[in-house]
Amino acid sequence: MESRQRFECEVDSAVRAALKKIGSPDLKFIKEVSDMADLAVPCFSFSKELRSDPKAIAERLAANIAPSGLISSVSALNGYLNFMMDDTALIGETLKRIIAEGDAYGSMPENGIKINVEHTSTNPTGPIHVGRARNPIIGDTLARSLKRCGYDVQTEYYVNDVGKQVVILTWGVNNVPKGSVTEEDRDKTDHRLVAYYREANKRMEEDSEVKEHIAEMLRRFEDGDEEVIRSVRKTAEAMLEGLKETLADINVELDNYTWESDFIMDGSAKDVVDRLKGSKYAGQTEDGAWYVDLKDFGVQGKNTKFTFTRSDGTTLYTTRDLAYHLDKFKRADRAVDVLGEDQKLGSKQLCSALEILGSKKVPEAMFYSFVSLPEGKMSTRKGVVVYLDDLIDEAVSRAVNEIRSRRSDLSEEEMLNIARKIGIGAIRYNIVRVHPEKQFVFKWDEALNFDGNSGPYIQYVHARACSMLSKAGKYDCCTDPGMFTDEYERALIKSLSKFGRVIKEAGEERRVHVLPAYGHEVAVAFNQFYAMVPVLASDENRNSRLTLVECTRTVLRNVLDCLGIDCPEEM
RNA sequence: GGGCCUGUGGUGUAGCCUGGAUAUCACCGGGGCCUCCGGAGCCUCAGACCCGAGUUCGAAUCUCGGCAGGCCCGCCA
Repeated sequence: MESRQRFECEVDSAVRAALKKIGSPDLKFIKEVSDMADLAVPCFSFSKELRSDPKAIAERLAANIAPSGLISSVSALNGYLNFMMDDTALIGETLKRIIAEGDAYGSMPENGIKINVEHTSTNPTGPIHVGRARNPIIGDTLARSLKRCGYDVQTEYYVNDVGKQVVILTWGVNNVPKGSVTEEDRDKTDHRLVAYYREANKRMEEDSEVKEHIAEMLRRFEDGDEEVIRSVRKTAEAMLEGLKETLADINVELDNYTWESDFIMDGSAKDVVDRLKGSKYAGQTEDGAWYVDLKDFGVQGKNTKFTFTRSDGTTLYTTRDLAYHLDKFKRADRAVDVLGEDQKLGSKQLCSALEILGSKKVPEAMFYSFVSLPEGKMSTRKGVVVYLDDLIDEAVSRAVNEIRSRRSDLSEEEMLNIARKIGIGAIRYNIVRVHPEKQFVFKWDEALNFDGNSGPYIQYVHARACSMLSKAGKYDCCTDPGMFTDEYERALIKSLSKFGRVIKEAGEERRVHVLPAYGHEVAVAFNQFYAMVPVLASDENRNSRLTLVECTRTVLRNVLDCLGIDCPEEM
């Protein structure tokens, strides 16, 4: 058992013994962590039973507990019984583990559970804009956290290559002459192709012949015309290449790409239709469209009907999504979908329909609110949009300027290489640091913040630690708790000891925003230690302090890795 | 009309699920700190729980009612 847990047990029995001594052995109490003590027991609830003031009770209890074991002190304050922990054991234990486990520190052993994390899945009709950028960043961070929690994680992008939008795009790419649109000034397929998508939309509105042509393509698509389906898929694939480049730039790589059209081609969407038709919740409108009524499943609103075929019998997006999730559960024990908040109802309907289909498993959804601009909602069509690629460029160029102003010794190539890591670090940190369900207004100066609560702040601490260690050269590792007597050393080690709990919260509870906060906490603790405690200049404490620097570097690397942020050794 | 989410210093945010002491962190503003391991740093001061009821010894946290913003209620994807 780790010392923290042992401490809690000791406090538990000490309080019980004290309550017994004052004659009320059956009183229930709670323990809480606070700023004032390592563990505190509020005494207010004892007041009624003991007919006494909580302050007096706390003092009486404190008088009946003597420090022993891991309890280094007991005191009463404001009606609380406060316990301080002797952290000697914690210090030794933490440092030894970090040294022994290295990159794996904070990770749990493999648990054999296969978990599928679906994220991003943006429509392949244009470049990723920052309104959608939360999805890959949250999804990738979650996947990395779950890996450290011991899961066998597969990440997956569901490519929507079915429906009107991609058909319009395909029509544009195949029919709009190359010279007649101005392609965006960026050599990437997504930026090149989006011009044809815009032009196709425009022509469709202005020209009824074009509109009819696109409608015809859509009809053929839905009839299962392989030529059309293949052609659409080809365009979607080309577009996806560009999206993948952007994702790779922010350190996001997905394991699988699953195509929506596959569920039409292989007949599994049809199977879903047949099985739903047989359920007792199924019904048909006058026009012949099929639905299941979900009012018994807690779905609310004026319409509880969940339609799964058109009147002509063809399948809908949601029908294919059902087939897709049934397929997912053949491949994984659990599934997490990272979705925009507009999918909340759809996700609930999906789960209900899966239950009707007899699926024992249902995906766990994680929602995020959209990112908007100060001037309002983003819209590719209106040109009110900031592309993720532009944000990346801006972040990198600002980082280059920062580096140039303080490092004249580096080559242009070295500067650019480091700047990419800093710029991406700033972007990913800034986006993942806020609670996903909170509305997010994109502001350039916040996204490009390199100070204080930022990715580069943590990267800077890491670089500092690297610099110290390389200056130090060889040293003897020392984890003897007796050597760490300074308050800044102890505070830093305490922070390092929390990493395992943070990973668990980020993964198991899907609270990924605790990771940047934790990284920042460790970085602050290090900077304070750094400012107050000499390391290289110290004689008797040199080895122990270098060990602490090394351990901090390891933990920072692990946190940053979990956040998908690179850690350059210099910057 | 109904449902879900959000509201915390000037700004942005944590805490809310699981009620507890002096409400977190950062930016901005005021004042300090490099003969010393990297000043993208450190120290310090100032400043906030949307409104109203209720539950409770105790509410930013739970309940109800308002107000404000976002999202949803398609034979779209």
